[in-house]
Amino acid sequence: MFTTRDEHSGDPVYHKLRRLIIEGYYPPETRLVEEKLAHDFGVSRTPIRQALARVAAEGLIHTYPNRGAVVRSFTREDLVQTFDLRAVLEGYAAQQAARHIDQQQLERLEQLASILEATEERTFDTREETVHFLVEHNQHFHSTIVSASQNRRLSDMLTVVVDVPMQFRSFYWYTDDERRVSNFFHRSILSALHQRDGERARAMMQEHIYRGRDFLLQRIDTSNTTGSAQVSQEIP
Amino acid sequence: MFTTRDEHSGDPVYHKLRRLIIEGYYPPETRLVEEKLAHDFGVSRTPIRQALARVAAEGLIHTYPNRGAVVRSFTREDLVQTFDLRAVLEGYAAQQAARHIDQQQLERLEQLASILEATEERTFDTREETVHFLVEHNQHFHSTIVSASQNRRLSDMLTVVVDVPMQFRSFYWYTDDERRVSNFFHRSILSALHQRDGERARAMMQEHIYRGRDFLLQRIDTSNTTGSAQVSQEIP
DNA sequence: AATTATTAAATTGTATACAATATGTGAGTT
DNA sequence: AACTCACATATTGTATACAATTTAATAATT
Repeated sequence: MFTTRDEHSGDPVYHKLRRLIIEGYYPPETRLVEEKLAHDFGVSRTPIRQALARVAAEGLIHTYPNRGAVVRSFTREDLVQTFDLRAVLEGYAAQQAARHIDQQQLERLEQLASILEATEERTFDTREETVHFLVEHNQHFHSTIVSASQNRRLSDMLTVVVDVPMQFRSFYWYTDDERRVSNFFHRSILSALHQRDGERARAMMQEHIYRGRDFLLQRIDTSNTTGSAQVSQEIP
Repeated sequence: MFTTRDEHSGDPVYHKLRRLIIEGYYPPETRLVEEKLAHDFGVSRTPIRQALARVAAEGLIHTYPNRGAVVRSFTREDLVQTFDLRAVLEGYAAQQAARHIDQQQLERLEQLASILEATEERTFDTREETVHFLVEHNQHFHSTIVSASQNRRLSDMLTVVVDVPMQFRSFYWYTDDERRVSNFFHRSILSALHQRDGERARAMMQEHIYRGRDFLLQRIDTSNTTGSAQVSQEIP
């Protein structure tokens, strides 16, 4: 009895809405009118409201009683706080992973690190394709470590904290330098995990994320003179 | 435009359901049938479903597609993981609070610490009353520090992580010894915050929470011989 | 012309009816 | 007695209708 868990299957409307927000189809500050969404999705308002409640609980949108929902926008400070939180959580995940990770997971990490390194000399047709490829494999690398931490609640929290700034996907990875630094830390983390050195794994993971944060901020600052004003999701 | 935020006001059904689960009125493993809840709450199924979605997102219940929801139960391991996560997050909150806390908040903490200390020699009518009083003021102490960290997302996560094991409120604080240890750490944290020593505040907060965790586990282990089996919410 | 009051439109919140799915029961078969 | 299938029941998922609330548009007043 009760074999299928909720997290994975079910509610295609929720997943679609979530994806569209994260990918920037509904940009920050967009008002999400239920009937319009219902029309767009080809369903009635009922499942839409259900999905909105879940998305709101994740913090992707803000809801105001009797006044509807808007896609959340990020100030520079919001982004800093989110990344710092991610550093703390994922650092802890790496630390715990050092204790629990198994051989198969280590091998997968090796493989992913190699793939990402190989991409340094590889060129894709479009820049977007490159970003997509890198985000994909990078996420896989991180989620492997998180799942190796064997803390379910931690995993749930991280999916939220990691996915939210994905609205800024377009800002990720341009320079080869950034990729090299990123790959360097992947190897450092992997080495620490091999040695079962939790403290080192934590430190390297945190630094890795701080670097990512700073690259992103740097790019935002140079493309947006107002600094602390809200940030849009367009490519500079 | 858009003055009222969602987090505070709105959806009394959600808040009521949440409270009833946390306080143990609906014990773990209870099936939450929508129509029954609708009848109990005196509303239709529509707002009930809405509330269930939010509560599910917080992790208080599990939902199974087409099969409904059950109140989440905790294994011993679940509790350990939740407390460890809380230690990490709240430790970070204390660290950040050392940078941002203002005079007024420090005074409030002083006051709360004093109140809790004074309770060492005070006796209430019922044991339940005592627990309620202590939980209340202790939560206030912690939430003050969390809000002083000035990280909104962190606050949101902590309300989830802190509230969830509240199903075990009945297990909290019996011995005077535990209270003394708890008060000792409150003073240590406060001292670190006064000195703006983030690292020390973090360390003391983490240790404080680990002690709380161990007290709780000890009590569970002595009242439940099966150890890793699921834990009910009754008083031992 | 600016401000307030009134009314209309748009949108969310709730209740109800029905469809889809899962669970339970009992007859029939081996 | 154990198993399978059909049917009845219970419960969730969705659509629709209407009530409540907010937002806007318009008229009235100073």
